[in-house]
Amino acid sequence: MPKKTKQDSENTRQVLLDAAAALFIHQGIAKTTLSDIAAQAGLTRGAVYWHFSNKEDIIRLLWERNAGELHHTFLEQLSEIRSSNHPDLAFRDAITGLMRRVANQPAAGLAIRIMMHCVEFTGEQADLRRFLRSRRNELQGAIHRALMYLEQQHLLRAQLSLKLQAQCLMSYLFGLVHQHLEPGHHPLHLARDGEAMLELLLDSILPVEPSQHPDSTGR
Amino acid sequence: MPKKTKQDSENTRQVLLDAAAALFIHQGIAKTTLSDIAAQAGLTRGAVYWHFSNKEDIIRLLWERNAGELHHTFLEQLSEIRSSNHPDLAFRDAITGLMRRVANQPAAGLAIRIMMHCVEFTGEQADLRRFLRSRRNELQGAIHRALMYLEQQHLLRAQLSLKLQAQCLMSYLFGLVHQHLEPGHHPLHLARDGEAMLELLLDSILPVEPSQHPDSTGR
Amino acid sequence: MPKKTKQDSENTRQVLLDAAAALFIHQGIAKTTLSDIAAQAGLTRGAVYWHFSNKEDIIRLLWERNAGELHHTFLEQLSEIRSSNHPDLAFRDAITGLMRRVANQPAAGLAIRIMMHCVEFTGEQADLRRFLRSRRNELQGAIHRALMYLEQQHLLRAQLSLKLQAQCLMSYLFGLVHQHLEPGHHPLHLARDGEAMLELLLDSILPVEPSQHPDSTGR
Amino acid sequence: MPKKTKQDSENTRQVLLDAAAALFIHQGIAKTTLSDIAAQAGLTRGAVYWHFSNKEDIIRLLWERNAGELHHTFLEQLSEIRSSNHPDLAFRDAITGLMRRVANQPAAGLAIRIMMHCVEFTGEQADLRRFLRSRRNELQGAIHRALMYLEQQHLLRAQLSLKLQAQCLMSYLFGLVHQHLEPGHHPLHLARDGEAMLELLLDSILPVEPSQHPDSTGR
DNA sequence: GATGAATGAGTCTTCATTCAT
DNA sequence: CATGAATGAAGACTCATTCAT
Repeated sequence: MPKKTKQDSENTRQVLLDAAAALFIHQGIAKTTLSDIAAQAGLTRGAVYWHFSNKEDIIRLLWERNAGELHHTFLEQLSEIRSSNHPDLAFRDAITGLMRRVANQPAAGLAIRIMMHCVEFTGEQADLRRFLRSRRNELQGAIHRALMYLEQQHLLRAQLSLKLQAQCLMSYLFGLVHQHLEPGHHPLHLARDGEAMLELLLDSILPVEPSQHPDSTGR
Repeated sequence: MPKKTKQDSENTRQVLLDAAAALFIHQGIAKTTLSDIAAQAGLTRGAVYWHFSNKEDIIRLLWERNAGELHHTFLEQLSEIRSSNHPDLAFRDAITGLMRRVANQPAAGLAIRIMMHCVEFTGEQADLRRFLRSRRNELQGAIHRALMYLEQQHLLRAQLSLKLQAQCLMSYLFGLVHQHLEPGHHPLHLARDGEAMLELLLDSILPVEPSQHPDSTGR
Repeated sequence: MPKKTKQDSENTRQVLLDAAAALFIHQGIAKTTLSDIAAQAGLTRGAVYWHFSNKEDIIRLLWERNAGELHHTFLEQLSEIRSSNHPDLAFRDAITGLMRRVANQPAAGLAIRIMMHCVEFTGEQADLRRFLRSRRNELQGAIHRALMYLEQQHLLRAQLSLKLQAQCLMSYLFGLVHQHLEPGHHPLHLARDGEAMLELLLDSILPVEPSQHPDSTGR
Repeated sequence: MPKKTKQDSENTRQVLLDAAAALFIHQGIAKTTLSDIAAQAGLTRGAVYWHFSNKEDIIRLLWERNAGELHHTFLEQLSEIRSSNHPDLAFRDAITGLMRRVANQPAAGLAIRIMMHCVEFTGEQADLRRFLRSRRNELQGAIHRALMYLEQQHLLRAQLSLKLQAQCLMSYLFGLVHQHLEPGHHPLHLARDGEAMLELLLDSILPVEPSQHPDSTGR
C-alpha cells in the first residue's frame, strides 16, 4: 500500500479538473455528470468527492485555475494604461491580448463560456452565480474605468455614455468567444481573425490614428 | 376533468407553452422539468405528453411560436434591401428592428437564449440541435448575402472579408442579447440603448452619411 | 352525421378483435397496449373502451371468438368416439384435426398461445386465468375420458396411467403449437409436418395397426 | 447503510438474483418490476442498478446462473454419447436427467420458462431475445447431432427426418415443463412422473430393448 | 486517498382509464 | 358510436451524495 504523497494528491486534483474541463467543453456543463468526470479522469466518483464538495465547487475551482490569472492580468493591464505613453494603444493591446489568449488556450476559453452559461445551470440563489457575477462586474468595471481615463485624455471618439461603451465591448467580446467556442464545428477562427474583428468595434471607440505622441509608426 | 372542445385543447397547448416559456426564462431550460411545466400550467404531466412528445419538442415548438415569425421577417427584410433606394439604411433598420423586438418581447429573447445555449440541454445528435443550427445558419447566410449586395453598391466601409463581417454582426447581436437576458437584474436596457449600441459597430461597416441615391461619395 | 347501425358497430368490434389478434401474435400479449390495438384498427382508444371493458376482457372475448367453436368441436369429437366403429382412429382424427386447424388458422393458434402465456400476463387472482384454466381442464378431461373409453375397448398400448397419458398428449400438443407460433422465424412447419410429429407419440399410445374391425384398409 | 466488503457485495448480488427468481416464478416476469425485486431483497432500486444494468440484464444473468451449468452439462452429455457403449441409453439418460433437474430445481424450471415466454417481455430487437434464441438453437442442434449419431449406429426406430424428431423432443420437453410450471396448483408432478412420460415418446424414437453391445438385433 | 457499494430523490415516459362532447 | 383530451399511477432509469473500508 504505497502512501500517496501530497504531490500525488495535488496531481489527482488537477487531473480531475482537466477531465471536467474537457467534458464541459465537449458536451456542455449541464450535461456533464460527476460520473463522467471521474470516468474521464480514470477514477471513481468517490475521488471526485474527496477533492471537491460538489459540482458547483468544481466549476468555481476550474474557473479560478483556468482563468484566474488571465482575469487578474487583464484587470491590471487595464489599470496600467494610465502609465502608458499611448493609453489608447495599451487599451487595444489589453483587449486583443485577452482575446488572443482566450482563442489560443481552450482552458481560458472555457472560463468565459462558464461565465456565459451560468445562466443556465445554477439555481436562482446559487453561490456560483454570485461568484461569476462578481468576476464579470470586475471586468466591466475595469473597462469602464479605463474608458474614463481615455476620455480624460480625449482619446474616445464615440458619443455614447462610457458605461454603454464598456458594455458594448463586453458584449462583443462575449459574443465572439461564444461563437468561437460552440462545440461541434467552429464557425469562427478567433486565433486568426479575432484581432481584425475586434478592431471593427475598437475603431469606432478609439482613435484610428495612433495617439499624438512624437513618433507614430502606426500599429 | 378533461377539457373538451378543439378550442379548449388549443388553448391548453398555448398555456403549456406559456408555462414552459416563463419557467425557461426564470430558472433556465436545463433546470426546468416537465413536471414544473405541468404544475405551472395547472395541469398534469400527462397533459404535457398529450400535446408534446418530449422536452426537446417543447423547446422547438416554443422557438417556432415565439421566434418563427420574427426570424422569417428578418430574413425577408434582409433580402428586400435590394429593392430599397437606401439599402444601407434598410439593412440598419432590419438589424435594429430585430434587436428592438428581441429586447421588448421576452418570448423572442428566450428564443435567442435557446439558440445560444442549446448545447447545454441537448445531446450531440439531438434533432433540436440540428434545427437550431439551421436557423442560425440562415441568419448568418442572410446577413452575408445582404452584405454582398451592399458591397456591390459600394456601401461597405470595412476591409474585412464579408463572411467575417457577418460574423461580427452575429456575435455582437448575440453578445448584446445575452447580456440583456441575464436573469435577475438586467445589466443592459436593450430596449432603450440597443440601437445606439448597435450603431457603434454598424458605423464601422456602413456609411455614416446615409447613401445619396444614385451616386454616393462612397467611402 | 350518419348514424351507425348495429351492423357497423358489430363490425368495429370484429375489427378491434382482429387488430388485437394480429398484434398479440406479432409482439406478444404483454407488450401490446390498448393504444396499439386501437391504432392497428385505425381507431382510437376510446373505441376500444366502448366495446370492451379492459384488456383482460379483450383477451377472453378473443379466445371465445377464435377458439370457442374449435374448442367445442374438439370436445364433441372426443365424446363421439364412443359411437365410432374405430374409436382409436376417431381419436387420432380428432387430435390431428385440432392440430391441423391450429396450424392453418393463425387465429386458432393464437388462442392456444393465449392459453399458454396466461401464466405471464395475469395476476394471481385474475378472472381470465380462471377462465383459461377451465378451458384447459375441459380439454384435459375430454382427452382423459376418451382414453378411458379406449382402454375399455383394449385399444391402449401404454402402461402409463390414463391421467398421465392425457397430460402427455396435452403437453405435446402445447409444445408443438408453441414452437410453431414463436414469432420471428418459425422453426416448425406444423401444417406440413404436424401430423407426422403427432403420430410419433400417438403410436406409443394407440394401436399402430388399425383396430380389429372387418376391413383394415389402414389409415 | 451501504454494504462493504467484496464478499458482501457478491452476496447482495445473489440476494437480488434470488429475489428476482422468486418473484418471476410467483407473479410472472412481465409483472415483476425492479422495485418489486429491490423490495423483496430488502434493498432499494438503486442497488439493483448498481449490480445490473436493466431488467433484461437481470433475466439473462439469472438464466446463466440458474441454467447455465445445466445447459452446458446437457450439451456435453449429448456429445458424449459417442463414447458410450450404449449410446441410446446415454441419450435417454441425458434427456431424462435434464428433465429431472428442471423438475426438482425451481430455478432451473424458471430458466425454461424464460426461454419459452421471452417474447412476452422483450422487444423485437432485444439482446436477450437473441441470447435465448441462441441457447435454444444450441439445444436443438445438440439433440439433432445426437440423433445423427444414433442413426449411424442404427439405433433409431422412427422414419421421421432427424430434424423433425429433434423438434418433437424439444416440443415435448417444453410442453411438459410448461404444464409443470403453471403457478398455483401444479397439474403435473414432473419429478415423479416425468421420466415415464418422457419414455412414452422416447420409445417411439429409440429401441425399447437396450442396445446389446457390439451387434444388436437392430430394429 | 481512493474505492465500491448503496441510497433516495427526482425525471422522463408509458399506459390504462375516464369523460365531456 | 366514437373521439380527443386529460388524469394519475406506475415503471425504468439517472445521478448526486454518503459512507464503511
